[in-house]
Amino acid sequence: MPVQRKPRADGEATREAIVREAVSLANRDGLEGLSIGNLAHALDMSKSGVYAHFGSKQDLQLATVEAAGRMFQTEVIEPALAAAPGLAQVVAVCDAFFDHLTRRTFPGGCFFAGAVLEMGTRPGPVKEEIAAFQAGFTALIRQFVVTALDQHELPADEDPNALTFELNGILLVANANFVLRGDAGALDMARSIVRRRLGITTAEPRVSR
Amino acid sequence: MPVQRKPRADGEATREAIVREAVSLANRDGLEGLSIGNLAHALDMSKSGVYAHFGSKQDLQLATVEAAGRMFQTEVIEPALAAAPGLAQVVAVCDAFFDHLTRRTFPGGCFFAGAVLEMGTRPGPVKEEIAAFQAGFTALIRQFVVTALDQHELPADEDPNALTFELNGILLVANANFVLRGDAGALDMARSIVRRRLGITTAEPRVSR
DNA sequence: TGATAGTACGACCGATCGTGCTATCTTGTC
DNA sequence: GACAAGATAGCACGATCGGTCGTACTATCA
Repeated sequence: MPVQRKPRADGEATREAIVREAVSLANRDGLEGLSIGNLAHALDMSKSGVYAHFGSKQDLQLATVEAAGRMFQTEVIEPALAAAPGLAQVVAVCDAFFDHLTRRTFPGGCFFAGAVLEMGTRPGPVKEEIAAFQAGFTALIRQFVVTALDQHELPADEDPNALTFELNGILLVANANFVLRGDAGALDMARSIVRRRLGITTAEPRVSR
Repeated sequence: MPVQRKPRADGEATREAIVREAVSLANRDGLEGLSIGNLAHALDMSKSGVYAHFGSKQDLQLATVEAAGRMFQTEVIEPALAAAPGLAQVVAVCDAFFDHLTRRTFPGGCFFAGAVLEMGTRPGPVKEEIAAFQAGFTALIRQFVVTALDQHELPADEDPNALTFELNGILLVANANFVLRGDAGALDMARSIVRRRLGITTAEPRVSR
């Protein structure tokens, strides 16, 4: 039984760089369109050098989805968690989503919005990982909504599942419009719709950054 | 000046068959993932036999998008146009969209929802055609909304652009959930949300087919 | 200081990609 | 029925695909 050895520090750094680039490429070309050759070229590495870090293309895809999830976590979820629990947090998570679109961390729009549609018809561990992340994000929004309900910041007869569904839809349509037309106005409209839907009256929607 | 000759009947028939299959394949694999080889194999034809009908892959993609648009027209738009103008038509277009998902004409979910995210970062005539179709569909919904407003079936202060945006979002999130989980319950929820959003009180959402 | 295992490389595999060219049928027109 | 044009197949091309070698180099640990 051979003992496990720690991966080397330089190797981990390269792997990190590879995965970061992979997220960007997969965001533009899709997880299937992501190719080892392109990835290697973008990193000035050899194909086999890249490939050595992952046993298969599927492993690369899994690592890419995982990395995209971590990026989404820091870009969207953590800012939202920093907000005050309740209705403010529901608004915060939507705004954080719109902000991360504006910031163009993912040049092809929300990574998971694209990945869901691409991998929806391709059963396997990659699809499962995407589905799990999507379910987690939906559950998070729902939890924010429930807290807002508990604090009586929303009508008592509001269905948290339905409201979560609607908010998710606003995020998706804002993403689609922004990707297709690069129109930040779609994000402004989405922001104001979120507020109106939640019963928040604002003179003008706050534009962050 | 050579006289124009009618294209042969069998040629047009095969081209039609090719394009129909191309829509199905592109719906699963994306417009970039669509390959001449796969297409030829699915049709029991040679690659060159397929390719002869289109001067390039981009031409094939354009023909595919166009065909998908015609299918969407008959599957969603025409049923909606058959409804009575006004609020009923707004509901009808949403229901027609959900119905065409249930019918699984597009096995990978709404063709254009996927195509928008895939081609959003790929400027060119294919993206333009997709954007044009999407804009047309949005304009159609908006027109239905405006008519409903004219007929005082919606609050007078309702913003047609915002409502169209919201409805589009509900269609998109229903599509995404249905593609990812094959869950028809998402469509039921979407139907009831549409009705509640439009101020329609129903004991139970009608399930067509 | 060696021994070892983690990196990374270049060469190469069979398969498939999009795209031509040519030959051979098939069809429509005179 | 001849003939031109359309339709399809066969074949080949350069490029790229995911993946596998063998082989250096080097960071780490005993």
